[in-house]
Amino acid sequence: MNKVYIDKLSGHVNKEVQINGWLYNSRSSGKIAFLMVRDGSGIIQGVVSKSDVSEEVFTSIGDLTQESSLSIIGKIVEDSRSESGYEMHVSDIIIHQIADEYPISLKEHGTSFLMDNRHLWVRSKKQNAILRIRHTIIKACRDFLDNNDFILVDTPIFTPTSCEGTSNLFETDYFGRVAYLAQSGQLYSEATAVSLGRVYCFGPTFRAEKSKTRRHLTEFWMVEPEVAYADLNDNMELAERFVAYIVERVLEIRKEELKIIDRDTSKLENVVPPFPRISYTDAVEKLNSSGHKFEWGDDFGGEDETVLAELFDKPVLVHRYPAAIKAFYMKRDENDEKLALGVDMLAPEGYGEIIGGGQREDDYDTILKRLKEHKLSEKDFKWYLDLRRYGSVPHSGFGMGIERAVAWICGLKHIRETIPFPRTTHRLEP
RNA sequence: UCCUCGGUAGCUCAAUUGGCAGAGCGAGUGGCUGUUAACCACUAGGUUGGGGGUUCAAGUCCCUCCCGAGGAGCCA
Repeated sequence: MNKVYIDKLSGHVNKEVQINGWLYNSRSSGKIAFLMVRDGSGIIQGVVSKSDVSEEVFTSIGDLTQESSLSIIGKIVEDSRSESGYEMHVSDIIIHQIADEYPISLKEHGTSFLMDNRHLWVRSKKQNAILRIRHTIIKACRDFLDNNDFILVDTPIFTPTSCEGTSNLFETDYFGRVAYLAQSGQLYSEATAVSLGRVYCFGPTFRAEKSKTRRHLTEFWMVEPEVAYADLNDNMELAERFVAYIVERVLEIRKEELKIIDRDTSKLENVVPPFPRISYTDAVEKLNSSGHKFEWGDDFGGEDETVLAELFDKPVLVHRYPAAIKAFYMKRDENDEKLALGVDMLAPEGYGEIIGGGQREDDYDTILKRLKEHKLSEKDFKWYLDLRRYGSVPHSGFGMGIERAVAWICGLKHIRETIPFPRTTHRLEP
């Protein structure tokens, strides 16, 4: 028997095939039964008429529970009465396992309950669609960078020191020494960028901050390109081409999935370069003149970011932040030493910062001074300082949080639905 | 860590001033040949998050602990 996936059914109309899947829902009316079967690629309605199957098979339908694993065999036909336009006239059913009473019904559930059952929740239509879009976003990140001659260089997860010396990191015992789970691969990418010119790392990142908001996870994935001989402007140009490409790919490949999750795509279609660019100082002015009080020198909070982003209809690049609120490795603006050549990209619709990056300090004496100002150990950063001793060049890069990008592109209220098994302050299971 | 809100059947929720613990869905049984979260009838299902207190009487009021959600700070 020809085994097919549901998303490939159009090539099998009027043919006898086998579909392997799970029972999504069923309805029966005495002498006819409708089995909604999902196989991961889609959902098909199997129509079982009592007169078309053996009595044994028809009786067995009564035993089927939601999420029971089964194969249905029969002829694929076009029928407008089926939601997908296709249905199967079932001639035989193979039952693999009768599922226990399934906790997730097709009715409403609370998030807490769904999160406790995340291992099952991923089977549902919307979660399935989100995971497909996430896949496409990740693939688009890789495709864009690969097609632009970036080399993927993985960076370590165990690190001896914190990258920026600011965030709380997860500590772990490393054969009697303390090691930290990486909060960024950037410092290492700065080393490999000098080897390979254009590089990126793509991996999990860990932050031990007890953040309790819809934008935070303790474990998340980040893609971080780093380019030698690139200044802040090159960096901003790269960031906007990168994000525009990702959105374009999702709109192209995941139309169906965006429909399933009710995403208004008109706002995504707008995401085409060039993106607006605005300095931190101008942004502060705009906030104040729009009636939102903000003091120069403070970092933007979630609310400030939302107000700012709402002034534009596409992602906005905010650059040249006060150096005092940025990491030690940021290069200062030669026109104003108070400013750092950093850039953040704020997504529209209140999704906040999806990209953070900038030009790195490349002068040995200056970065040594910054290390001391931030009370970081020169010894710990010896290898990093070496990069400024042997062939130092202007270089820049940024990091994009995958889950924040997924939340924005999918229009999700909460970041926890963007990753298969979210890790938050209060959740380590499942 | 701080602020706010919440925890009642497997799930989603109701329960008037402190006065008999309820519904829908799911589950079980029966019915129905075109259903679209199918429908109709019946049945089972409860230590109201834990502990303590006030009261003739507590899901409801008080204390305390636990768990969760939203927000702040921090950040992608």
